[in-house]
Amino acid sequence: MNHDAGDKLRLDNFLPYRLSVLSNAVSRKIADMYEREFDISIWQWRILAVLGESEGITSTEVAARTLMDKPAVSRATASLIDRGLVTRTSDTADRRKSALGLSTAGREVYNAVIPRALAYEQELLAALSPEDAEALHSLLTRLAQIASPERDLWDRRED
Amino acid sequence: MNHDAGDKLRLDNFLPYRLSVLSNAVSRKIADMYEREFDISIWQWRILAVLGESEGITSTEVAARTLMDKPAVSRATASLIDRGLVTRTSDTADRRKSALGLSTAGREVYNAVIPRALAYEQELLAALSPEDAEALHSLLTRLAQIASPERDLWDRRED
DNA sequence: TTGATTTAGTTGCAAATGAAACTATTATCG
DNA sequence: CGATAATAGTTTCATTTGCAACTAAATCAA
Repeated sequence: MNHDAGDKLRLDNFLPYRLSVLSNAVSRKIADMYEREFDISIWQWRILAVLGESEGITSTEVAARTLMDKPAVSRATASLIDRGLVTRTSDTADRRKSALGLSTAGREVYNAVIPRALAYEQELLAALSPEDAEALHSLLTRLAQIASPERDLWDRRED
Repeated sequence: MNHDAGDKLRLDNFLPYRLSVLSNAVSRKIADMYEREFDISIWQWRILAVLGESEGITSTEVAARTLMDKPAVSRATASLIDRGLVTRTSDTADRRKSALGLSTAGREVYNAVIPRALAYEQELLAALSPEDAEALHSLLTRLAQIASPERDLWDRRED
């Protein structure tokens, strides 16, 4: 039981608060690392991450997969293109669209970030047994389904 | 195992990403509820929550307990005082400090918000067995200790 | 006691965010 | 076809945020 009686609430035990605080602490730390070591923001990193998995997707696809909104993708992509990490190839069939991809430099950054990102994740998970890590995974998935049932936040079926 | 090989990373399975997405979804939903039903922000709510538990604490204490920074507390408190939900009594011994507390109206809002907040938390936890909820609690605590060891985010010892 | 340091809290400001408006292009339907 | 609606993506703008600088008061140390 997280709370005592029916009508008491201790902020420290309140799930939305705990999630917010933990997520902020983690985000802050990892953002500092990305910034310091690679000079990219979390949003830029998310875009590199999905482009690393799937070359040639559109900005709208990126937004869907990173759960960023369109303006955020537009801005982060623009600066990645400026820095020569991402390429944009406009679609000849539908000229509203364009395919995004990693440049050679972008692929290099991607390859360099991955192990650091995984290492940080491992640092967090090191506190947990493999069974606990698996349990956490499952718990977060179930919570996400409740918090955002319409949107199916992750564990996307095959694309 | 969350990831496949040593050097692959699927954003959907990446813990910092998952925490961020889940926390944002939860925060968004609960912020909408606070706003719609009580016309308060999450930060105002946090302040009411700690003042409801401990009357007469200072702004610095509030900041420590809500993990908000001082300017955020200052601003949110100012608007709560404007609305007559919070009282400020300046300390006669040390005139830099002042004691914050809930006004009668503030206590009423506090009493009204509590059950709604708990109901939303229950909505989330309803997906989980009591053992799972307990496990989640423990997992989040352990992660917080890793993510922010210096700061001891919650489960504060007795005050 | 008085000058330097620390602490409480507020204000200012620059950057980040998010919603809505906008442009350009394609699709739909009479 | 030609007008209307829908879609991709960008830009604008108001709000929020977080940090640094600031004011006021108290403490410390000579």
